[in-house]
Amino acid sequence: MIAKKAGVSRGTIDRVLHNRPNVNSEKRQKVLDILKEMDYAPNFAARALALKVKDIKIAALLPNWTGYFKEEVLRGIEDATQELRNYNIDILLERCKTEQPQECIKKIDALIAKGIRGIAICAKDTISIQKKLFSIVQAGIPVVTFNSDISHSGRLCFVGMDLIKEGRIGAELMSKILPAKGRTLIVCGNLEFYAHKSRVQGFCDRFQELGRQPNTYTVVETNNEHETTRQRVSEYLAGKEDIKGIYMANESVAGCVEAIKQSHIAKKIPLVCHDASSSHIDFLREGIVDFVIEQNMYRQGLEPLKMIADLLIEGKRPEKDIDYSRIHIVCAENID
Amino acid sequence: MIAKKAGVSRGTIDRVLHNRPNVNSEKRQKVLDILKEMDYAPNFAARALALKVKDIKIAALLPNWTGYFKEEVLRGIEDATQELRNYNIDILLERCKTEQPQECIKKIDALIAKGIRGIAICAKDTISIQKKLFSIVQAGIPVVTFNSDISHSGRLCFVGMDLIKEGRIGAELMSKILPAKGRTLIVCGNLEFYAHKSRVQGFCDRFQELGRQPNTYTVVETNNEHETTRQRVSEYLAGKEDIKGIYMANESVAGCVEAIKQSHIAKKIPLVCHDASSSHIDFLREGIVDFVIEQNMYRQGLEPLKMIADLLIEGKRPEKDIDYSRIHIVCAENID
DNA sequence: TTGAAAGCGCTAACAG
DNA sequence: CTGTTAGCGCTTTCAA
Repeated sequence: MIAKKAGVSRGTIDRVLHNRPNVNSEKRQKVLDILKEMDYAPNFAARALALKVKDIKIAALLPNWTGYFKEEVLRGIEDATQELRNYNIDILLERCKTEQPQECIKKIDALIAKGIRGIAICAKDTISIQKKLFSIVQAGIPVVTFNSDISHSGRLCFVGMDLIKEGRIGAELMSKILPAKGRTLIVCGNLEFYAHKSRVQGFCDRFQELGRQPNTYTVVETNNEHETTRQRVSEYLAGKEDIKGIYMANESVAGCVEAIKQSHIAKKIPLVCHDASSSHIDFLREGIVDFVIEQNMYRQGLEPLKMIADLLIEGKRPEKDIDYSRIHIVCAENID
Repeated sequence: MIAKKAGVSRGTIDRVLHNRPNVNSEKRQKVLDILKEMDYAPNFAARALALKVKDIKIAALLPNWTGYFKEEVLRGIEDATQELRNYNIDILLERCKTEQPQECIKKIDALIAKGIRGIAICAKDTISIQKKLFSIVQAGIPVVTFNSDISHSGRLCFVGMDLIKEGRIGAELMSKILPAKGRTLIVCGNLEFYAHKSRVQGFCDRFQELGRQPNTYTVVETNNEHETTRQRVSEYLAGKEDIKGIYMANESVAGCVEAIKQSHIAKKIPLVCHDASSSHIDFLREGIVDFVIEQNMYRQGLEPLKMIADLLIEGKRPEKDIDYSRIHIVCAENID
């Protein structure tokens, strides 16, 4: 704080730095000049230390996920918890057991009752949940959604992936590894799922840009069920449509792989899927899946909590109200 | 520091935390127990603040790079500089103008004379440079190499990429987009270059694992020269070998692209290359390059300096003596 | 072998 | 509107 030698006190410097009111505008300008001159840079460690607050609680509310999604998001939340401990911020983690909006709303109410000052949430985009979130935002509690957005909720930010882009990448990869003439099977869980619909749409968009006619691919819905997927894919592989490649927009990759193995087709079938779960990675190693398009679930656990903390501690809002993370392409040789 | 309530003073706690001597072993155990019980976690901000040192200088020494490599590494160094300012650490940046080891050695001497306490360096792996580095390491100045390692230098760590793996990824991608029967051209600058040799080796290894016979590919050296590359590639494309795909292990991708455009071949030629420079990215967008395998040059500027700082400030050595970064695959749809 | 105290740069609360 | 002051948690130094 040598800058203070410039005539004014430490406190005034601080007010200028933070654009706070109650500073004579001449002095403000003078301080700004001097700061620039000695190109002042704040010490983040010192700031963090001084900003320590008293026992703030932030909530993280998850759907009834299992497996890969759950693990990765929890890892992110855990790291956020560790990092925010330094600020005396506690993370309250809650997970829904069902898919019912009512359960979710109850959990939100319970968290509010515990005095949380912000919430990171992934839940269904239903009207009841929208309204609940909107009301707590009105009450001054910031909300950040992740993985799938919730409309009309007044949330501060959405942290997730660009589903359309994910689908486009799928088409780009598929088109490269597919013969010029060949039929592609596009498997999704349910086109009423926003996520699956978007991926399929992105896929088809890019596929057509790349010169693949709409009559060269077929979309099939399998409800995210292993057995349904196995059956439908088997039918297509045995059928007359001569499937040359399969794009899996959903999670039932294992069902699809089973169908392929049972079909005893001599030629390897190009197969592109999403999400780097350990079973998908195994399929890569095995050589049956060509590419996995990876969304960073870890980040989706970490960032929302950090955003809320930033807002609470420093009043800093995220730059954009949608935060897409970089999408990675994984093949058998760049697993890690 | 509530832990101190446990009978002993703050100082003793600190000695225990850092495994320092001069602590009664009963007390040490007691403190350890209490720490565990209240699962103590250190506050990094506070530690950083207290550890501020007085005007340490660290050097970063670069080869005579231009363009993409230079820019990205400089960006990393710049960020390290900002981050380390908080610790009163200054980064002295030097760049060689020639490729002569003598120039490099002179620069090292000059930096030593300026009182640097560590050095991050990318230079040729010559005996003269090895010896020079070894002598300064002996003198207690830590050395971290990046991008290309320097053997027998006694360096603390090497930060770079796994060249063999990069080549293997190239083969994996190429094999997927190549027809079953087809000849591949492998272009490198010079097989005496460690980097190019390793990539080519990794490529060939994986290519053979994937069932591509050695007589289905041809390796050609073009000295990293645009015009030589253009000519040689043109010859091969016009020749009788019927080239179906090209793997560029070196930087002369523009020369190769020119040759392809001039060849007026109707069918798109599968093309895989390295390093996400802006011109390579343009080729992706244009659709002439299929995949770019990206090494994170930014990280190679950032990490070495942070490692040296960690050692100097906290005595913390890197966990491994080689630090490979994750390798990304870039196609036209996941540029960013 | 231990305890006590100063200070790292910054913020917030209070006093003028 | 401005200056002063008391810490934030930790390390280090000096004294006991």
